[in-house]
Amino acid sequence: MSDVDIFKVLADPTRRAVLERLTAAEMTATELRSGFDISQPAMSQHLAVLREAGLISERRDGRFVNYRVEPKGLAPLHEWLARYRVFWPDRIDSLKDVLREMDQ
Amino acid sequence: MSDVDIFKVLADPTRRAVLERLTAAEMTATELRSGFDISQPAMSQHLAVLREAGLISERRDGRFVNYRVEPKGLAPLHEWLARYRVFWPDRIDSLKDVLREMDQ
DNA sequence: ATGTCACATAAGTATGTGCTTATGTGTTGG
DNA sequence: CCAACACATAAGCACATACTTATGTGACAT
Repeated sequence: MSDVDIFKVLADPTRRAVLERLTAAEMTATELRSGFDISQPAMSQHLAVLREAGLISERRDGRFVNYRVEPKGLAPLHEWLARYRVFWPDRIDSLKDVLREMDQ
Repeated sequence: MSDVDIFKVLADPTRRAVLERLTAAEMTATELRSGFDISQPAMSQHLAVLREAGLISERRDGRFVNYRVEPKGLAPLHEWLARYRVFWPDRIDSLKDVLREMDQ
């Protein structure tokens, strides 16, 4: 809810990879850590940044915390991009394809 | 053309502001500098980063260099976002509005 | 030709960012 | 209870990044 810079949040490749993994399934921090070669505190810090940006949300389950993607957090990025899509005739068709897909 | 990280390029607010000003009109580095409270080399460095990311292009005119937005450079960002738009039913309508606008 | 202009590049510096180790907090199982 | 566990927070460090001043390069005007 604060004025975090979503571009800076997404500028980190690890955080983008975390988001991508979370699209597949809800996960705990420990589960996320596997395959990342990163310490537990580092992951915890990344998750905090993503949460403060509204990109993920957490659901406590005992001593576990399950994280999931919060796609609405990407709205600012979407709105920013929309301003430039006006100058972007080449890609309208592929955009339409996306919408057609979603309509089904 | 190299593998620059477009998120890191756009993570800088000054560079995003430069892009925004360039959507209004083609401009020289000096023209861009007005209103930015930034040194000439700083602006030059930002423009170099934007150019290397394919987000702007330049057209030499004597000792002036006119810069313009290269919206195609935003394609990687668009493609990245598209992956998450699937999880994003709320905003389809506004997206359709954008397309309807562009069709006219 | 030469000084000025528009811009690029070099080099140094300050601050930001992401990592680490160490420790804190709350939860669970034996 | 208390030891192990899952995660958060603190503090310090290494490196990246954005800035500065200084200087270089090429074009124009006189």
